[in-house]
Amino acid sequence: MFGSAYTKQMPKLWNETIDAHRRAVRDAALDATAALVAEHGMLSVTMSRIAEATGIGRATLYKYFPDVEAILAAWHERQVTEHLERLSTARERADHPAGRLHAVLEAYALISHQRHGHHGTEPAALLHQGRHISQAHQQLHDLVRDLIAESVRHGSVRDDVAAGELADYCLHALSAAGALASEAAVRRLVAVTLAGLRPPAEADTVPAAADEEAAAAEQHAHRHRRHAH
Amino acid sequence: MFGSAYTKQMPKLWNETIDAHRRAVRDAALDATAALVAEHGMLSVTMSRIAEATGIGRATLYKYFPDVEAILAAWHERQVTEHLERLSTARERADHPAGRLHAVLEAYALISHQRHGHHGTEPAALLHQGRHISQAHQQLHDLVRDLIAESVRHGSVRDDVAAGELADYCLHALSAAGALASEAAVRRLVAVTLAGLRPPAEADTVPAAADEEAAAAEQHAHRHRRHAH
DNA sequence: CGGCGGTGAAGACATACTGTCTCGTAAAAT
DNA sequence: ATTTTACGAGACAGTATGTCTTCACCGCCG
Repeated sequence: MFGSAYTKQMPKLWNETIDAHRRAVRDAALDATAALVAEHGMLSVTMSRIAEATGIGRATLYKYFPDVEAILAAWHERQVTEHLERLSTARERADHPAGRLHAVLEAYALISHQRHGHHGTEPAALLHQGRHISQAHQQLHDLVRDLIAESVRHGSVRDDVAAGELADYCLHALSAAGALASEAAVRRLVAVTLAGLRPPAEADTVPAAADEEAAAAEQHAHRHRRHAH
Repeated sequence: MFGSAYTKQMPKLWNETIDAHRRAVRDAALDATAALVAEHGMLSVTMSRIAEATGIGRATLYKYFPDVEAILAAWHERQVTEHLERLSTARERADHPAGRLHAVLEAYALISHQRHGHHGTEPAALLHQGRHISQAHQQLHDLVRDLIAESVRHGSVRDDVAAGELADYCLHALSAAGALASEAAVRRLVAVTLAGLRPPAEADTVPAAADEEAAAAEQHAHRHRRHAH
């Protein structure tokens, strides 16, 4: 029956398949959480408020997420995944390695920049002990790392530092875009960051990291540890 | 009297001045908070636990801090202030501008690196809406900015980007040291970051930021907006 | 020398959040 | 049409929160 008491609270509740419904509720909860974080900060976000803002019962929310931390983590994961898609499309727009790298880094910087308007929300810090790197963030790191490795083979990026370390450097440096005022400033930041990647003059080359050390520095890399040199 | 019931719970309670006592309790609470954050993460840190870990009554803790957020903010402030002192001393160890800049940046990177072992705790994100920049962090930014401006005048750092923006770039980029494995990797990161600061080849120069725009980009700078160019 | 204000610490209380359990109800299967 | 399955909401004990009131200790002054 369509006019039941439930369809009023949650539009098109059972119309689609159950799994789709669960997904919809989950996303709604994540949206509500984002709004609450934006409004009152992270520490005051509570299961009760999220359930209320989502329009579902509090106990129901516990069927989707075990606690607030899980919700924040899921929200963060969704954010990063969206970013990842935007970066992947940005990568396709250029064809030569340097252009791809530039496009991806600029896209990332612009994302960080416009996230600033939404208030500085970097929940990476409060995930329990900052343990496991959020999976999507790992993919993001790998994306940049591979792009850098490509440019290294092409010769447009220094080869005296492991690509994984350079990816960390890029992502952190570009996160500074969140504090910047204008888009032009963001582009300057990208230029500066890219300047750090360029092959240095012979005198400035880093003491050529020993191979085992460079391998160890690839902290997250569980796979291919092929790095030229 | 000295043998009173209180002197057992809180050694040298009234021996020194009251203000010193308050300061001691405050610091003890901050230490306890740091330990709890390290142990159970940030979200599970509560006024009750802090009070218990500090060894004082819960209501007493409310006389020192209004809520958990204030405690975390105070703790973060104390941390950054300590770092600031270490950077200030590091600055004195070199005499020419480039050496000072290198020393300070490396010191900052090493601090970020060893903080990693203590677990990634970057509470800047959860301060209410991420509003006012923690004062000490502002001083840290100014320290680096002035050092960069000095090197710009000396010619060893690019002058096509405002010093304030470069300082943001440096601090964010070096925060990547927290994810690095070895000290050697940290030194490589410093080298890469410094490479981004060096005057670029003419072709790579950024489109020469318009003056008003560069001034606006100095988001926090309330004072001297003199920048050569 | 002994009572007197000042200050800090701790117990008490009403309220809100948490986590779990049980029950009602709608959709789907037989 | 009845049974099965799963979702949603209210209920309940335990805990955190924020405030108020009370108690103990210090220095002061009569």
